[in-house]
Amino acid sequence: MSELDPVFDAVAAYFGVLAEPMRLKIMHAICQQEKTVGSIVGEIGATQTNVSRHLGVMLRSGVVARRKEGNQVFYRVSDQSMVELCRSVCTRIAGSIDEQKPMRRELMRLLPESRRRAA
Amino acid sequence: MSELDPVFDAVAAYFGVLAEPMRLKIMHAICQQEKTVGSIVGEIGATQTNVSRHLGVMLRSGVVARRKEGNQVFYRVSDQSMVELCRSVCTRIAGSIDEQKPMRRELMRLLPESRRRAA
DNA sequence: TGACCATATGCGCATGCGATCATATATTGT
DNA sequence: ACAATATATGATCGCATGCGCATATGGTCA
Repeated sequence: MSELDPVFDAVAAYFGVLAEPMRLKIMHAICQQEKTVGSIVGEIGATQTNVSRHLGVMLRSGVVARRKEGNQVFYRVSDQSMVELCRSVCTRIAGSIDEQKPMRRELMRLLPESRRRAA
Repeated sequence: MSELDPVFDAVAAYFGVLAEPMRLKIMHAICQQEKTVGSIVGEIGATQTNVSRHLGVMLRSGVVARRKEGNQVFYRVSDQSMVELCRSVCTRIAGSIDEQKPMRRELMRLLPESRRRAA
């Protein structure tokens, strides 16, 4: 209806990149320094296929950038504001978890059981 | 693996609330003043069922709050930091769209004061 | 060349989620 | 009591997406 719709779509897509635990893990792994796919895989304990797929999503949405060096590919965060966004939310939510505030429980309700990980 | 996993899950769920265009529309509709479900429906041109469902999601994740008054239910944003998040992202994303097409006045509601200008 | 490594991708499966219809529930007014 | 209005919810459909297996692609080295 509105001509604002493309904006909402774009913003939703932007948040959608951050709406996956695995992608947040990857962000966490490379937000300080660039790393190869293999080292990311080793660090977060996921399959190479899955990490590569998520990196592809993040690459196409402009969140990360690639650099090939011989056999390997280094990924780094290219959108620093994305990291700031994560940091502020992580800080707030991690604090909520420590205080066992209701917000965390409600948020967990939104996360399907199959995608939760043991505490 | 890590004890940070629950945090990533919670943060992903948090971003997931914002990762839907329809929910952003609703946020946009009520971020300044509380509104009834019916008026939200009329404003964004969606079905009553759909708006009610999304409001339910936002309610359970603590983003909005309800207030019943007679026959109707007023919803308002209860997590102001969520609005701030939207604004900061809208600033970046709408800004890039802005380079081609001037921003519309209605978008200002979700945009920070600093970016506002006459339509 | 061929063997070996690192990364990407086609395929299929399972699941999550948004949208819709019909209906339920709650409240108001006659 | 009944009808009308406002909101919520169960059932369902279709689509998108995360995941893993197997394999392709591209690079290095003997």
